Amino acid sequence: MSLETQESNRKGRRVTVTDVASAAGVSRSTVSLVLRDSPLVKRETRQRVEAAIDRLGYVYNRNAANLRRQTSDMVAMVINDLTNPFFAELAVSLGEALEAAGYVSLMANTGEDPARQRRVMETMREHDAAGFILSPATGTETRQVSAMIDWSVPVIQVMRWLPGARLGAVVPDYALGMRMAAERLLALGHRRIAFLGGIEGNVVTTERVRGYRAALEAAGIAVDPALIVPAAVNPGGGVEAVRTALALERPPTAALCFSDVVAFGVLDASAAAGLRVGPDFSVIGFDDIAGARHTLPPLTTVAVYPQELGRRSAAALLRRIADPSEPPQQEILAPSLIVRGSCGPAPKGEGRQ
Amino acid sequence: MSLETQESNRKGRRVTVTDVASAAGVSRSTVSLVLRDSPLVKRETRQRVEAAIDRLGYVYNRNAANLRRQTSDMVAMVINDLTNPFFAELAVSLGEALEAAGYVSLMANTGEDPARQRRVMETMREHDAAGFILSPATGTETRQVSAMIDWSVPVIQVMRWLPGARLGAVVPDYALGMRMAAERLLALGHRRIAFLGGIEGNVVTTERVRGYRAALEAAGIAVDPALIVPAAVNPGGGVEAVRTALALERPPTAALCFSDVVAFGVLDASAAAGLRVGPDFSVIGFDDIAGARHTLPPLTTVAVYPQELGRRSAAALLRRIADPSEPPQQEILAPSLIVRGSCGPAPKGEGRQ
DNA sequence: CTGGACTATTAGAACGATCCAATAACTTAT
DNA sequence: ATAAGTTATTGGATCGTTCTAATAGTCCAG
Repeated sequence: MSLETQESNRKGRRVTVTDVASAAGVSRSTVSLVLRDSPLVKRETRQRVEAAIDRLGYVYNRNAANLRRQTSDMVAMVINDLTNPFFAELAVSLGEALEAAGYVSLMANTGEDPARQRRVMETMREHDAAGFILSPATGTETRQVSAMIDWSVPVIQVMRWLPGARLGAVVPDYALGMRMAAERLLALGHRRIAFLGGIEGNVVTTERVRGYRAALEAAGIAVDPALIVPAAVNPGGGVEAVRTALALERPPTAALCFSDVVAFGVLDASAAAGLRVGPDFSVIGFDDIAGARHTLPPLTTVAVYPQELGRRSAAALLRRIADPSEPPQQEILAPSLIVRGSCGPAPKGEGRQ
Repeated sequence: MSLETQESNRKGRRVTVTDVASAAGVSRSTVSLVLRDSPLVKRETRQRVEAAIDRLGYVYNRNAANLRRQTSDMVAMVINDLTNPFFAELAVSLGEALEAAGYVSLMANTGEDPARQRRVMETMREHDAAGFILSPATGTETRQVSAMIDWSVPVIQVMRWLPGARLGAVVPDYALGMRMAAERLLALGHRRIAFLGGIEGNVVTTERVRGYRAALEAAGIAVDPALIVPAAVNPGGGVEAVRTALALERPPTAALCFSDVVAFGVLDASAAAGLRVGPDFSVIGFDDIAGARHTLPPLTTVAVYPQELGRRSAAALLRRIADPSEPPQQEILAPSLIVRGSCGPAPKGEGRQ
């Protein structure tokens, strides 16, 4: 009989509630009630229906159900760069939280391409996504995403945000994190501290630089613009930036890096330049990705807890789906400084100016 | 009028083809033809309909269309561990290829949990996924996934495979990769070579060990079981495994690691044990993840090209969706050895036994 | 001016579920 | 015995689209 069923599956169309109903000798409505285990159905009837479901190999069709019920159990995740381990971890924790709430995730990596981002968001909207979690691609115009407010689809931004968009956001306090890192270096006696990497104009870069500036200014140190060296957010950018900084007339004794991956390049290039990282040159990263503890020396960095960011942004989205009238909120999470071995006291003779 | 539209969106229900039709003074059918730009529609009519679409802010409903057409434009990606940068890269390339073919990706991370894997696959099937790309969680029973053949849903396994499942697969040639790595060490004069990390019983581990054994045997060296040290596939496992190996009466002079992340731990622990990796102790990883070139020394490893695996498996799935009768194939991709700085000649006095 | 070959449009029945109001089958109360 | 109240079940309309077959309308040939 199993074979027969299989046979009929193959040649015929898919098994539907109607098939189950006639096999169990009840109406479609009753089968539907059983599927959503309503207490209205008599125990005996339920068993008969369940037997038919097994026998026929019936598969529930959520798309049809969602269409009729005017609901959606899909959430869209649109991430700028999943190959960055930090975002990967974020995505995983997001997926977990959404899954626990009964949602299934439509996911897309935009690779920092705003045009592609636009396309995938359009498609996902056509798939009737109940809401979006968005880590916007660099270069996204606020206008493009703001349009989604008019679509009346909830959107929560995570990690990054579009200035002026009236959308919820869950982000780390980048300025505070950088400030903590800078203060650590200041406490070690460093006075010439570089800021390496990051794209100029990008909100996240602006925020991080702001924290750096704030710490220096609070310590009564003038910010030397030459020590702020923007560069691509990858090891190559780090290499380039640290070379530029070390070639200055008065080179830095320490560097804050835009992120850990930038720091990787900085570590490599510093060592290649003959500097021992720690004793000769101090380096701090940002993100605390898994690799950060395995560099030589292990990288001091700022942790921003992607799992927590994922949970919080999932929760925020679910709240907005439940009550779309609730005004958009911004949650700002405090980071923490993870001290490892890549920092040391400022070398003598250069400590004080 | 834009405001008015928005207003009506908010209070009323969603805008449908019917609304567009009456706004444009045509029938639903005509609107439908316009949406799929059929050449049957007169140019003037098309323009009128398109104007109405813009004016009303109509959004196409793919779920409804798929229901009616008995098709699906969603593909399910079920991955064991997205936080592993290797799999993240794979997922990204898969997503790209599927997107290019007009599919949207349902994605789930199973975190190596077969029960969770089962749940998400069930849900995705209820969403009418056209096919699955599966990197099975460790511990998955072949039986569970084989059931999907009866569902007649195409499944392509990637990176890992379930022995005995009659399903397509796209995987690297692990045995060959390990063999190449081992041969490199043999050429450098090493005779006591350890194999560190990997879960015993796991197909992938078995394959990698097989390559290791094959190389040693071809060189006429007996395999010492004590030198094969299974351990968790993370840096901690590497630390543990190399400690065990170095504590042997006759310790190894070189190690093949199950993967790069295992190798990270091995590098740390070797350095901590006072060994200079390269001159004193040779280490080779597997995967060539991004971090591998930034270790100290840079890690010699086996590259298996996740982007290529992603493209190939996406293509394989699309082929099977197009023609489900085609018998399942297995594609096995050759890896290559990436030589960096973590290997050196066998130390004198220990080279020959 | 009837028939055939077009072109452009359309009504109505699907797709697979759920919702609503109605009904049937039983109790229980009066 | 009838009304009222439960409990369990059901037919039919509906969600937003597409498909099929039919219908107008136009043009030309015979």
